[in-house]
Amino acid sequence: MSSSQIFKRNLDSALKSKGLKPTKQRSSVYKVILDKKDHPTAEDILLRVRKNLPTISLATVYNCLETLVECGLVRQVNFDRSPSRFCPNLTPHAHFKCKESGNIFDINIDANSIKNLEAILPKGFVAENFELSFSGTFNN
Amino acid sequence: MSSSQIFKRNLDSALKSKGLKPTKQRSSVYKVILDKKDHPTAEDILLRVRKNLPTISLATVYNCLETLVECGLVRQVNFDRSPSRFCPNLTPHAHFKCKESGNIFDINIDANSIKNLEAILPKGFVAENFELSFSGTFNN
DNA sequence: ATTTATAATTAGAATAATTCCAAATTGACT
DNA sequence: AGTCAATTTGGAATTATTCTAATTATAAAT
Repeated sequence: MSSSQIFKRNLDSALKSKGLKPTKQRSSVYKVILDKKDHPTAEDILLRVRKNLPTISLATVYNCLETLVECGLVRQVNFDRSPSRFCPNLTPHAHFKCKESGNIFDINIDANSIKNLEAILPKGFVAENFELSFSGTFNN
Repeated sequence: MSSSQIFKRNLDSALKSKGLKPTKQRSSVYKVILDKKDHPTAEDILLRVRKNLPTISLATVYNCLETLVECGLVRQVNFDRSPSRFCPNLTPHAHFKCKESGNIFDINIDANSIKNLEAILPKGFVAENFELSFSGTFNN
């Protein structure tokens, strides 16, 4: 089975389990996010998807992204108030934004560090999610 | 010397060191942020400042906030893409947003945990800032 | 104290990202 | 094939924020 079939199965079963329908828009949006793991904005995604689906609208891209996030297939990443970016890396990780290049990097967090992180919460706080983002410079 | 004199001195000297002028708008905005440490939005701050300065404009609140952030007197806190919030707590700390109440809490991070945090960055990454935010529920 | 120069404030317009809306289309199930 | 609900669509609306150009305030120099 080709890798494109595998991703489509994952998507379709995730959608089905939430009572949502598979559409070509949803699979195209998902595909471009998987194809180039570079944290694109909705606008970036629109341009890439339009290569295959020239009439897709921006509203649909937003709708599809919302669905994919709800299904847990992609993560939404926010840096300050700049446009949201989307990321297919589902493992817990941090982000680093380079002030010089504007690039965003995934930073792996080992299991122990995740424990440490959650341990800073005082009694009574139950976290469902966390976001850790650095900004600075990356060289080489 | 009263505490309001102390805060005004801090503000004025921070402004002066950047070649900026002390104004009643800047000191009112700073004062309301110090008075109630609850992470208000620009809009919240506008309403509070208008009690003393009824004609201040929203644009000025934004200008003042930008200045205060530049001077390192307040921190800007972003949760996803909701309106920015402002915080007088300058010590490194994380934030926790309760999904039920909407409240935002400061979470202290001890020196050791900060070290651990920064240690997750691979070689070549030099962080100037980090933001760590949790969301979940807080009870009691 | 006035003048001067520069910085800050103001109201309202503009922008940017995102969401909403109502009509048209599509997909799933009989 | 026909029905019903979900999805897509283009455009309008919304929200937070920034910009603009005119007015006002502050600091420094006379």
